[in-house]
Amino acid sequence: MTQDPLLTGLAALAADPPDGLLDRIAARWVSVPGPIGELRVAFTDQGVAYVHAGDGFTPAFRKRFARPLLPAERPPAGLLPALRTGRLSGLRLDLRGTSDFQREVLETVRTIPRGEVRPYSWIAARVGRPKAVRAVGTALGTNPLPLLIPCHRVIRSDGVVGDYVFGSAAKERLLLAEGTDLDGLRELAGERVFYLASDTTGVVCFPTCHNARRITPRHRHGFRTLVQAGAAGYRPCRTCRPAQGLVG
DNA sequence: GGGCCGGCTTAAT
DNA sequence: AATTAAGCCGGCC
Repeated sequence: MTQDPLLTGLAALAADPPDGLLDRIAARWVSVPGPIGELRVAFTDQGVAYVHAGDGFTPAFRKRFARPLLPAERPPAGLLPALRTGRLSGLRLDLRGTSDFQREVLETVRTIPRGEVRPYSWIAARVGRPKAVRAVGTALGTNPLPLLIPCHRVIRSDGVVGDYVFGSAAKERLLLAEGTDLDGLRELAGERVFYLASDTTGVVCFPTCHNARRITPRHRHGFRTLVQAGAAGYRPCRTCRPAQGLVG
């Protein structure tokens, strides 16, 4: 029997796969409770990669990620609190497999505070493609991490909540649960008001911006467009940044 | 005010 | 590899 160093080396490799190698190529999954029912969540050594509700989790994951999938003992640290509170606090997200455009869109969406909403057109402007409004919708339609990346906080500029991976009814429920004033928003939309301004601060906001919510009714002025608000002497809020392509 | 195009990214062919 | 059609939208008739 020979002692070819190459063969013994190979045998060692076969017998002793380096620790963590499996984790690098395979994804793990868990089933966890979420705000709209049971969720399947897949994660890698890089972070959470996929959130799925309803049937067809495994085929959907395989089609999308083409990677082995194994059950995990426990959810990654921070996942449950993130789903409960909406705060990721250190939870790693694995966004490999998304395009540059989609990643920019998703990163922008992450900045929308709980209880607030922004239009699709605002996202488009923020990522530097003001005309790619519909493409933003497409990008959100394939958001691999719904709930964790709050694409339910992106609504249509006419005030309608719009579509959602888990259905617009779920979108509405999520927003209400977060304390978003959808009724107020609809009422304003009915009057063609999409921006609120304060004549004490001289600032215009999106209606759900926390600054807008503090405006005393007597000092509040509604506008249909930013241009009109600008003409009336208001400058865009630095917190909710309604301006984008226009005056900064 | 409900449709109809326009514009943009991506998945599929 | 090039082309096409579809998709969580907007804004103008």
